[in-house]
Amino acid sequence: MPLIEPRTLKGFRDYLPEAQIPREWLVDTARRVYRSYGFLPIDTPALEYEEILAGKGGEESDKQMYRFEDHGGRRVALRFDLTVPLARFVAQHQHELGLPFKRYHVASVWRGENTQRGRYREFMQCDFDTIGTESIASDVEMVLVVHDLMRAIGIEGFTIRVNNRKVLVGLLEAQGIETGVTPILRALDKHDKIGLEGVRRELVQAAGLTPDQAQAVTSPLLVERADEATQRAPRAELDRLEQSCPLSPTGLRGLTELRALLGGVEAAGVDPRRVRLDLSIARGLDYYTGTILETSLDELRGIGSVCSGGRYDDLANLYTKERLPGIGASLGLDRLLAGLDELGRLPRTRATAPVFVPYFDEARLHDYLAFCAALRCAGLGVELYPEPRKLKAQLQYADRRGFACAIVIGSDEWAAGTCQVKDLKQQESASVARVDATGALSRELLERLRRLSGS
RNA sequence: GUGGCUAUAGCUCAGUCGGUUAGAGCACCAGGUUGUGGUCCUGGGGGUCGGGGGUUCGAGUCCCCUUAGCCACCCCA
Repeated sequence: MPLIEPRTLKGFRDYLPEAQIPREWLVDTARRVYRSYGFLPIDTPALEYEEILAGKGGEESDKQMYRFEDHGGRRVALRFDLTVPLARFVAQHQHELGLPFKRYHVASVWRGENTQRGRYREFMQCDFDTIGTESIASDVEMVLVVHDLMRAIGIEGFTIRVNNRKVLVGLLEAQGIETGVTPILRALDKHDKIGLEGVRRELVQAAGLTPDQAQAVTSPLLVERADEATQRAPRAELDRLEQSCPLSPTGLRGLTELRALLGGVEAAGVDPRRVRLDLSIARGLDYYTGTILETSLDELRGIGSVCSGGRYDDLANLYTKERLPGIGASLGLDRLLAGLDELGRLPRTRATAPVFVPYFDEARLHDYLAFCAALRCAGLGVELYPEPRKLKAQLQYADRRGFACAIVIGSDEWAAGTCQVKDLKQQESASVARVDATGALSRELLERLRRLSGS
């Protein structure tokens, strides 16, 4: 019989323990931070009616969306982000949820685009959003969550860049530009990559602006970057922007919102140097209307944004007549993992339990099982080797898996009521009492194990 | 979706001008006397040389197609 070649689809990946352990750690961390702000967990189906998803994230999303016909002849599609399904979800369950509604959602999404380092066709997003309020407090909170999240992951060198779509729109309106906004925003978004001249060139060539318009639209990029050392930096930039760039009333409203946002973030105690105003970030998704945010790792600017989001006035207007404003951001889990890996910041361990117990004395299986169960009752993670192989091989296994310690109990130890606790990292070994006078695990043993396993 | 580079053992790679039964290191398994782990020694399993077609007496090696990976563009997390 011919064997079937084991393989995975382009852009889809298996996760071996070495990769999945840090992945789960990252997800756990994100969840903990989201919950600390009161966000509630939800889940939605991977597959939706095509009409729910199509046309919601702009043309590009449509092209990348996995779409097909199911067995019942229905047009269906795999979700390409978590925000559009959220809009449907809120429109459908609004009255059960109550507003404002804060949710987080950790799940896979699918995009049929070309693969690259840190970019796949199936990847995980960790979103949080607040629906049903336009208060600037929610905008501030979004920045705070991202800030706390990055620190919880153990990253200190990161920059959250904020902007406001209204400012961009206001700039364009002041130049009499009302349509064809998207290509203009895209060009601005490339400022980091292609520089000021590159942006102007693209504005003229790709977006069809006159050179004068291109000059005016990019003028905010010329506003002198505030000195990083002065704490009031971004707000001074806003003042200069207001004085030097022509803005429509919408643009002025955007400036007011940005001031309120930065003021709130500062009041919450965030180091102002971590939050920078950047008038060039635009975000590709069409639905953003106010605050927008991107987060980059200072040591790895090249991988782009690892966490981004913004405010949308009314994402759910396609599904309900109620007006449902929202704001939220998304952590790009796989991209961030690729970045952390490159920085060597991922834990290397392959073990999930710290304590290893060799199955040494073949006749004592029940005693090993009872001993391990008692350790687990005491709150310790324990793996018992499943076969009574040579001790050498079992210890080698424990060593390679990265266990913190091993507890060797052979016939001598069983008879004496002791055990040998081995510190696998330091290559040290000590014989300690296994049980006390009452037959319970000895305090000495538990204390030693807790110290070795770092819990 | 467009363009460039690549594909040999589980992993990283050698393999000369096209020439005999395709190699190394690491990893894995088994030993180096009965109960002790990152070193060392010995042995073992594992490859239709990504897949298909072509040129040739002969293809891992040359040509075409295809699939996958990497890089850039596009876009984005």
